Amino acid sequence: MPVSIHEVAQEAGVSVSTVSKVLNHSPLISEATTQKVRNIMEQLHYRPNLRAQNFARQKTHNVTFIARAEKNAAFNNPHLFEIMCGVENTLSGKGYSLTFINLTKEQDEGTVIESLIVQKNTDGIVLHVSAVSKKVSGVLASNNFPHIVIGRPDFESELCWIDTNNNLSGSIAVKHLFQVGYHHIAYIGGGKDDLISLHRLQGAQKAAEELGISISPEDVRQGAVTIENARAITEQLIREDQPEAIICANNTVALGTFHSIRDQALTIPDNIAVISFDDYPYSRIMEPALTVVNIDVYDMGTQAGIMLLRKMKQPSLQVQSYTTLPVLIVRNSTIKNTASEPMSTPI
Amino acid sequence: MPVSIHEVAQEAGVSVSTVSKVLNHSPLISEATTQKVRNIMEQLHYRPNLRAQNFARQKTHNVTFIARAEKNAAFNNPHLFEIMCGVENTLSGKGYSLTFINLTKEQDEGTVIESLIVQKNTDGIVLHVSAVSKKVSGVLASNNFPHIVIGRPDFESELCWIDTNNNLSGSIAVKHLFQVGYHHIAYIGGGKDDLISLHRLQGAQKAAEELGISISPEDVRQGAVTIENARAITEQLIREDQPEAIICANNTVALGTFHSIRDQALTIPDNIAVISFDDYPYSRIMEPALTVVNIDVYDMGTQAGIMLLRKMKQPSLQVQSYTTLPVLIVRNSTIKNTASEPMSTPI
DNA sequence: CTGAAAGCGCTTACAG
DNA sequence: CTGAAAGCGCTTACAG
Repeated sequence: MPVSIHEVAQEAGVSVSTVSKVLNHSPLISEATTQKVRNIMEQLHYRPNLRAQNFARQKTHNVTFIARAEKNAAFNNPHLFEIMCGVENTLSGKGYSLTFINLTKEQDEGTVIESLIVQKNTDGIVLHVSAVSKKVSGVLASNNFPHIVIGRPDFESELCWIDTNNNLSGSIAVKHLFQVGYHHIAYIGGGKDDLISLHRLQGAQKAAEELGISISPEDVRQGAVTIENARAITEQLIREDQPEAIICANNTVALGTFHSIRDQALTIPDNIAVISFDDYPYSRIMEPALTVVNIDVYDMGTQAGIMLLRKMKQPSLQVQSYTTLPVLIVRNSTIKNTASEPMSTPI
Repeated sequence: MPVSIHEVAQEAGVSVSTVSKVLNHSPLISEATTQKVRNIMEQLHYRPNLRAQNFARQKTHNVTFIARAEKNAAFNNPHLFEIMCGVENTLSGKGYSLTFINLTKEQDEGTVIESLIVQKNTDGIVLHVSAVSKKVSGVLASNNFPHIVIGRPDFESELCWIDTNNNLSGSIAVKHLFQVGYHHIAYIGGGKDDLISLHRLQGAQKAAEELGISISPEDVRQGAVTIENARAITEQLIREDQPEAIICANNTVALGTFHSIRDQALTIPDNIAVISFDDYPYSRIMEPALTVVNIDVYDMGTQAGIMLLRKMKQPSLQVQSYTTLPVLIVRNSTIKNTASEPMSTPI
């Protein structure tokens, strides 16, 4: 039913290869025939079959985005999808389509990725760190296959990855608090194995030392994994040694901290300032609105896409780096009487 | 480099077509040759090239998910991605891959979709209602192309769509309030052109009438589009005619209503109960936790996938229906002294 | 500047 | 039960 290159050739009185060449803007074809063929194409509403083109050219013009996300991931981990949108944006701009694979519990990431590669189903892979394993790393390496991992894998490898610089975020938080006058700073972190929290803490400590206001060990409290947890930990912290400001490892912690401060009839930021990381829709509707050090994850996705395109051109390239810079969003939880509109300051 | 069907045939001493037949589990091939060929495949680590298979079979085994989502969509409209995960889950279970396209401002949905179809790039389309237009409807119809729209288009058409039943959700909200003893009920809705809010209101009104506690016109206030808006509208409502319970059209409205009730030193639910729609992560951390009528949007995606698979088999099928049922999640904003764990009751 | 031919890696009537 | 041949809709050396 659909018109193919053959009909066009026949109708135009030229060969199939000639039609193909005008399709590909070959400069070898004369202006006259080019025009003739184009007219026929128009007339016949011819549109090249993309799959056939790709097949003949031996590439897919497709990139696969792989993650392992549970049900409700869109609500609990919106970052993942914001990143994906960024990736999609840069890839579709370059003529690539993006396939989304969400691994199920039964699926082994290594097996899935190997199939993808060996069945020639995709030109490149964007891999969320939730879907990385040593086997994956091995498969990717032995096939020398273009890929980029979002997030830093927790083991040494030749994988290419990009991640946000949580260290830097921590230091930005401290610098902001210092600037607005808080010197006695505490840190409430996530679980012991929460690397993100740990890196933020390290950055915060380093910055504090440089500013001469080092964060004392008893002002670092870890293990806050739920709101209630964080509430209890904050309560204890305040009772034992009330700080001027608290850095919360993430929004969950911040919610618990807010509760606890309110429990004790203290006010934010008058008695204690609070700052956290990552901007969620509810960060700005908390009372007071929460100051955060945010990452533009969409931009991170964009960059991942760019890296991957580069790697597909030149597979030898290796990238392991922190890319997207954190941005401070100042709100009322660290500053009194600010306008309620968030004020964004690039660092 | 990668081994193809030819090498296998040669090595096994059979023809390419025979290899193809064992690949496709043809019952015509003798057990002996089948085994022989399988062994060689194993030995050579042969894996069929999926793109070539699909190309020869004249199908793509691919479905495209199209939406028009702005930056920060993952944060502001997580439903979209939760639905997509549902779609991905059912499709990948049936051997289909899912391509994600997020339209940019410059792209016309009609043009993009037409290209997709006419370039034979996909077997079916899942279309978020944000990417629907009359042109799209026309393109889909004239190509008789398998598709399913997520959300009800705002114009009559032959499009296949599924949507949540907001009417039913509204009625569930009222029935719950009635059951737990609230008879004087008010409704605070979104903007005048917010169809979702309108349908919820209609369902609520109908149920109220059936229960003999009809919602009076002065207890219906519309136009709450921001938190501050909703706060002001609630304040006016309470001042003029304090209800026992308020149904909020959505979570934004609910936040404003919470603020306003607190502003006036009233307590939820003791003075006024509040119920809303859709469960967000923060719904349960509000104080008190918010009772909502929720839709399992993941399940909705699952169903969309099933519908589409059916349509790809039988393109004449037409579906326009409400599928996924609302579920009431009772929390403390309508019930005093409940355990803090949400209690889910299927309707 | 143009075309015939081989090729991309499979499938599928058809003949035997 | 097996194989030769044509086909899916293009591209791409190669020859002229």
